Amino acid sequence: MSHVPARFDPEIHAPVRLRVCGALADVGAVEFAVLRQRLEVADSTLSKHLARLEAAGYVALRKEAADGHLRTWAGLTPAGRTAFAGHVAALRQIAGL
Amino acid sequence: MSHVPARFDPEIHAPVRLRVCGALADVGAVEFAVLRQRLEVADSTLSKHLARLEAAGYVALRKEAADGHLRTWAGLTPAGRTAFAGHVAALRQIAGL
DNA sequence: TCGTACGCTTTCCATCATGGAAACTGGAAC
DNA sequence: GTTCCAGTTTCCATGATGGAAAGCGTACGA
Repeated sequence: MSHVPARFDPEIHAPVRLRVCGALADVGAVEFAVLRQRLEVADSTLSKHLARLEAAGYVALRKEAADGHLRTWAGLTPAGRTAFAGHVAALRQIAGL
Repeated sequence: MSHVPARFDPEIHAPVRLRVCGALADVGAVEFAVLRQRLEVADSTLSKHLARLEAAGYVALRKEAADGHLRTWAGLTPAGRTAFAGHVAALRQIAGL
């Protein structure tokens, strides 16, 4: 966690998206299905939130062929990492940490 | 910040309410007007969010006579402090802090 | 080549959240 | 009574949310 200016980001703050970012923060990428199980949301819900993070430029989705089928991997983009770090910094300010 | 089990609380998570709790966390109480200026929201907005936190049992509102008029002071209840601490703990888990 | 399965996407829908403007209310001062 | 003050409540328009169900492209299997 390097130094990033605190910047509250509503696009990240929504519970599901916050958890998505949190889950992606310390790894390169995670499979759609794995993420879905962790967050315990419906396919459609995760798909929509990922699409939104992708539209914001925070998440990169990549389809990779795996045993015959396409699996979707999601990972934070550099911008996504910065935004998430900034948002966490903002949360810290708010919480007084 | 003592040890409180992490517990994500949607009632606290909303940006305005999160900031209200953050602002009240380290003090006994804050005047309505002061809070409103800090958060930069309309009277109605703050009033509604405070009412909601009060309904949740997290905030206590107290009207105090001051130079002829009633001023409203808002402060966290013990339950509110616990809930806020729990929510912050949950955020920490999510952010991986 | 047709049928089926898989892995998401998109649509549909009902519910709730949000925030400001404007109207309203209760108590105090004149 | 009237006015002022400090919030409160109503109104309203916009958008978020999430799951079910239907849709879609790709990959086999017969």
